[in-house]
Amino acid sequence: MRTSWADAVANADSSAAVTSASPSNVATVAPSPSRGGRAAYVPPHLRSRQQSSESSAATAAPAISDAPLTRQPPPFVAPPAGGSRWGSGPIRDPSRPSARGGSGGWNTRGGGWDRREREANPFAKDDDTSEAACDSQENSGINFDAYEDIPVDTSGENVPPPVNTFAEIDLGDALNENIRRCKYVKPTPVQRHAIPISLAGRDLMACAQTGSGKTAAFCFPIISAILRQPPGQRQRGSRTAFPLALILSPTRELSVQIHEEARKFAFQTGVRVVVAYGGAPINQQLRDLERGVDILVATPGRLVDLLERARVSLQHIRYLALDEADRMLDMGFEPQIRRIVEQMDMPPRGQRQTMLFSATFPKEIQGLVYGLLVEHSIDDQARVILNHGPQLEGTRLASDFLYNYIFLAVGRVGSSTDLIVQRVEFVLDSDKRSHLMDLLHAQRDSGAHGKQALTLVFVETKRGADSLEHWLSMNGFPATTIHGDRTQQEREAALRSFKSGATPILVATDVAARGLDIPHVAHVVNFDLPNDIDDYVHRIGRTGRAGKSGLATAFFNDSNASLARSLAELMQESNQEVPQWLSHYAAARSYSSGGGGGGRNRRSGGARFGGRDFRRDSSYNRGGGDYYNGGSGYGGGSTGASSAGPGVTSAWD
DNA sequence: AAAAAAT
Repeated sequence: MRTSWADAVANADSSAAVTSASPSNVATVAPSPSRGGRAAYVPPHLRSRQQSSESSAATAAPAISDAPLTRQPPPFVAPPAGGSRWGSGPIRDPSRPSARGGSGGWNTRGGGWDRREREANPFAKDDDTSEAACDSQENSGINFDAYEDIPVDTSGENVPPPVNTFAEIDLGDALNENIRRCKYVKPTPVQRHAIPISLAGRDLMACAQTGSGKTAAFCFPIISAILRQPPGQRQRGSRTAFPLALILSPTRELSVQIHEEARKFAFQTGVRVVVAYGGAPINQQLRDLERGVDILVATPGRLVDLLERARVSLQHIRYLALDEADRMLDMGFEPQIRRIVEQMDMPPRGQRQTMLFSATFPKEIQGLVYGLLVEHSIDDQARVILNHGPQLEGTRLASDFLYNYIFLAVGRVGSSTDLIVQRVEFVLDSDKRSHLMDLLHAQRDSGAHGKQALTLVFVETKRGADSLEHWLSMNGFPATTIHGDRTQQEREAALRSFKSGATPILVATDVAARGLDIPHVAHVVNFDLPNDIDDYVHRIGRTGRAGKSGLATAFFNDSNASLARSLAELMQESNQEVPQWLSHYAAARSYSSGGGGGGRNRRSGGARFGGRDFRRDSSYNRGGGDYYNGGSGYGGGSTGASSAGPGVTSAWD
């Protein structure tokens, strides 16, 4: 008790006016917000502060009314010449200490004595590694040919047209310079469409294939918009940070990665990006926040902690981005996300701009729930029904968070690219290890210089990851592992070691399935297949990135029978060779899991795909009785929705 | 049944 974080806060705060910080106080349950009156809601941790005349809450309010949030792009306000942070220059902006680099330990010292240090160059890391040339080539060498003829589906009111070049969009000089530094020559398809939509101030639900540049698609417009409409005066001495943008992601490593990218995009713009995630000492993160934050990248748990400590307030949030949005709104995360988005002090939808991004978007999460298609405009009415339906507890509606949004699908949602060669092999559990060994041997023999190409091996359990890693290491294959039972230091060290090639085999649970951009992964092995085809899509998407090719091998046996049908269909759609035995499995399964049959796996069959905006579904107008009508699999997702028909193949199919 | 996410 003595060493609880609450005590630590109390001890650390020299101010006499510190909020009472007993655990019971912070654990206060927020009153349930009424839908209309959210603006008046003051979270418990801010209430006592309002009495102080210099209170953060009190000074914060005018800043918002000075810069009313609008649905239109604000008038352009040029950033102060020469400089940043609205007048003071980048030199004064204390940088993050040069990051936890190769040392492997936490950088807890922080560098408080070095406050005038120049903003650390986020591009420096690229340049001082031997792989710099390689990386540069890679960035400039994005295989845009692979991006030709992609079916693109947009819907919603007044969809802004796509752009063909970055130059067409006025992102501002500083951002353009960073785009040049990143060696991005032209926007990827998702960027071409999403950036103008976002710059127009519209909410967005965007689906695009793995490795197609989603991070930049939501970061560029956020940074650009912040530059155009800088925040009002910052209160000095406040211990509460008021970020303007919040980017949430489902894993810590993904947050770290988004932060690293966002720092590059925001370099010397004066826009400050901070990351906060669990498993790491909170003190450095608190210091970073205290120095000021415009864009906060976070995992949900740590953010809730920071909100409870009143070290972060969401009152000034203008932009909210959920990366891997379907995952964020899935069962495990949804309550936390709802709490952050709906029950703290974030402006409600319509008063902020919200963007959801993912490579997969099950219709359930788009908003099709148990046959009821719910659009936000009729939402309140429908919600009454939903909330009173006994089986409808825990419904997840992405549209809860969106206002008059635009739906964007680049490529067929949830499909994989045929740049990835997918193989499925029937392997009994007892044979998996030796089979993996065979693959690794063959790979090593055929590889250049007898070196092991980077191979990412997915297993089902954390224990299984450890034991396979141990076995591989014992058998002469340098391997490491990443999973949720390892310390955060170990996790990050494992990722570094894998990226550098020191341990060219990484055994991972699903913690590494989504979003991680690891260059040069040649081979993804699904040692244990996931139960959910969407997870499969994300896993194999760790290879074949930026238009490059890759290989994915899956070990299939009886225990994966429930995946057979969706796997076979996915492979067929991606122009992969489907083994006959797999088709048999698929056929044998289809009577029980397909159509309107079992429904045990809510993602089975046609309901999985959000290849199109559910608002356009014809059943939307039929009152929602026949919701399994798309159950014939992929057909439901392609009924004239794409600019290319269902039979048309492309690199993005 | 498992994984992830706060301490």
